[in-house]
Amino acid sequence: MSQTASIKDVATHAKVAVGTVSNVLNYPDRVSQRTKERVLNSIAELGFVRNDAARQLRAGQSRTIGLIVLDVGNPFFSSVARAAEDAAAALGSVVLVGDSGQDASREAHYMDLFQEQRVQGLLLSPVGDVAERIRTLRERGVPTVLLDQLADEDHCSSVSVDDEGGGYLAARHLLDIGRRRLAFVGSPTIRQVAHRLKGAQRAVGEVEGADMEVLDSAGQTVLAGRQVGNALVERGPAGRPDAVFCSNDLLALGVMQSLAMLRTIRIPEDVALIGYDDIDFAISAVVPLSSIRQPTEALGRTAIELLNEEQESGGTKHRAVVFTPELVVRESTAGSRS
Amino acid sequence: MSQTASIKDVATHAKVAVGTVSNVLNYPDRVSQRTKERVLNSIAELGFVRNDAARQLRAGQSRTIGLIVLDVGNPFFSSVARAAEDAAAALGSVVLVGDSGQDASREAHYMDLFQEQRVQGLLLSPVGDVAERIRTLRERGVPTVLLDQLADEDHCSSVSVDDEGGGYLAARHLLDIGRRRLAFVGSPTIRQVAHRLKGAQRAVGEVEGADMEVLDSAGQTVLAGRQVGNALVERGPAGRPDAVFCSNDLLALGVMQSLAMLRTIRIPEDVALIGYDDIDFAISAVVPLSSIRQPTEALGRTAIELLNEEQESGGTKHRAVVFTPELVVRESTAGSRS
DNA sequence: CGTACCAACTGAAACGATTCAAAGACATAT
DNA sequence: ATATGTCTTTGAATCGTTTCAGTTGGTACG
Repeated sequence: MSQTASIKDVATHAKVAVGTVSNVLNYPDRVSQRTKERVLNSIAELGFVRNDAARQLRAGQSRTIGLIVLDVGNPFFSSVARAAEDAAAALGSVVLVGDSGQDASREAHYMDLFQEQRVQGLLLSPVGDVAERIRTLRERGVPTVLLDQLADEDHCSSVSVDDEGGGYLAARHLLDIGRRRLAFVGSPTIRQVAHRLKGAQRAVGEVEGADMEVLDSAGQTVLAGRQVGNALVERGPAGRPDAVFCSNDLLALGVMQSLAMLRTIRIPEDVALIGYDDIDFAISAVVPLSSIRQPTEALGRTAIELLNEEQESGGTKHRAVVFTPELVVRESTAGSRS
Repeated sequence: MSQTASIKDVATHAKVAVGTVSNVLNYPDRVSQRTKERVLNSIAELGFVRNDAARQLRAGQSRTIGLIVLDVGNPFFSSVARAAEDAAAALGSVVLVGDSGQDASREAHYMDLFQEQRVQGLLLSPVGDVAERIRTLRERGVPTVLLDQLADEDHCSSVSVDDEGGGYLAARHLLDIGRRRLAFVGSPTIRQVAHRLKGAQRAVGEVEGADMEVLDSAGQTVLAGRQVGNALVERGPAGRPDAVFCSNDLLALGVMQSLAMLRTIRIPEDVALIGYDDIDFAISAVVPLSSIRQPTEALGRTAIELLNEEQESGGTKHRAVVFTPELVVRESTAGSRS
């Protein structure tokens, strides 16, 4: 029926030139009160809605920012995404969220997609090695900010949290409450996880007689955690660590589920457990979960800020912001045993 | 520097007409092997990337589907969103997710935005009264499928879960384990919540001597739940209900946190607690949470299917799919007291 | 009265893809 | 040699905006 009215239809209806209609929309001050009213009436009458594709084509750039995360189901990322959306909205932009699911090919797919959309910029929590890709993107006018991963400052901007420091904090805490046989659970192929592991190893190295084994998990989800937990249960009391540090809270909750299933293993008495991210659900776990808190809102907000700086500088100036994580102690690591 | 090469640049570089380049991209069979190779080489050499805005402008429609949810932070919605994304990807479309935060104006904002983008279609979990709006959208060629809310079939397609049935299931279960003083927690201004409440009231009406009070929560989050929980704690044992039905799991987890803080209230002995949605975290709660499970993947997948049907029928045929929820019993409502 | 200036408005030219009628090239049949 | 058909390629027209040089009409000033 009416399908969609174009700016030309509005112009005809209001008996003005198309340029005038465009001005009403974009530079209201350039238009006299009388004509403005006439045009606005016609717009309402015809139900005109701007065609963003046409505007974008002419403008050469969209009002869209691409965001690629490792897992939207992870509250850490959804929290960062929300903060980024809010910050972008304040600047009149929209954030498009893509989920790479820690898969390099899906990541590449979204990068292609965003490039086709000529996004204003890209926020990326990378899986694979993207340095080269980011360079070409910048050459083509798409600034990129690395999210949750430190970047070389003269190469690319980034917002991250000190993962090694966080790892150290977590392990140090487990050692402080008297544990000596630690286990680290995570997928060290993910850079953030590798850093957390490194920090934890440093803490372990500082304490005589302490050691830590590394349990590679298949993914970073509750399910993956449950699998690791089951493996631990099967080992029997003698072979089990007395403290477990999981590289994120989902894993930790999964491990906790498995351990708690066997009523004989007590948390924290037999096994202390600490996670990472401090998601909302950590506090309401079977045993409230100790964790490392990351400033998610600040991450999202700052990422947008840096993107803005990149745009304004034409992609020449880069800045790397690093936030400091914070230890949150709850029951899962309460008290000391010794 | 190179900024972005256009199809025209590629044509010049490969010494062919622009139409040929377009054909290589869209109808490879129409082009001879030799020219195809030449063109593909030029594309690679110039680093050409299709401009989606231009394509869309010409095509009149985008390959984008809009999805507006009440809260992306809620695992229920993020799970539905992910399923929808996967289903859309299989059809070569992308899903754009907007978060209304249960705010009618933000909802309207996203609807405007998506309309400007000329999305293929809209999946909407509505806050306000959108019937009129949906009608105009369809007139303009944007089919809409209601998500998580039943629609009048000769008006609009929808995918939903039988909320009243779910509410009945939950309350009936509380009554079955011997509870008589129920409380319902939620914001009945949200339609889904109102239906769950209605179902619960039906169940209560069937049992002699049972009653249920309604506690209005400010929102549907863990935080809102904690507030309600604190209020319950302050009442003292005599004034407290012996069973609480929360309209979603986030609320239930919040209530649980508050109640568990006071070590004197035992779950389920003193207060039985049941949530709704069966999110992943329900099982790992302090006291594993009973809940009503909704088939989130099926919801997301079916929503995309229905959208497709709408498109193919030109928005004339509508279908309303209703799924049946399922009771999941865990410790928070275990055993009987009487 | 002539000149300058200003605000308001006009309308054609981009933007970069897709589409499609038409032309070209070549082989086969008559 | 001509006609017919198939396969490939061409390039202008189109989509709906924004932009910008240029026109119009009116007011102010000397």
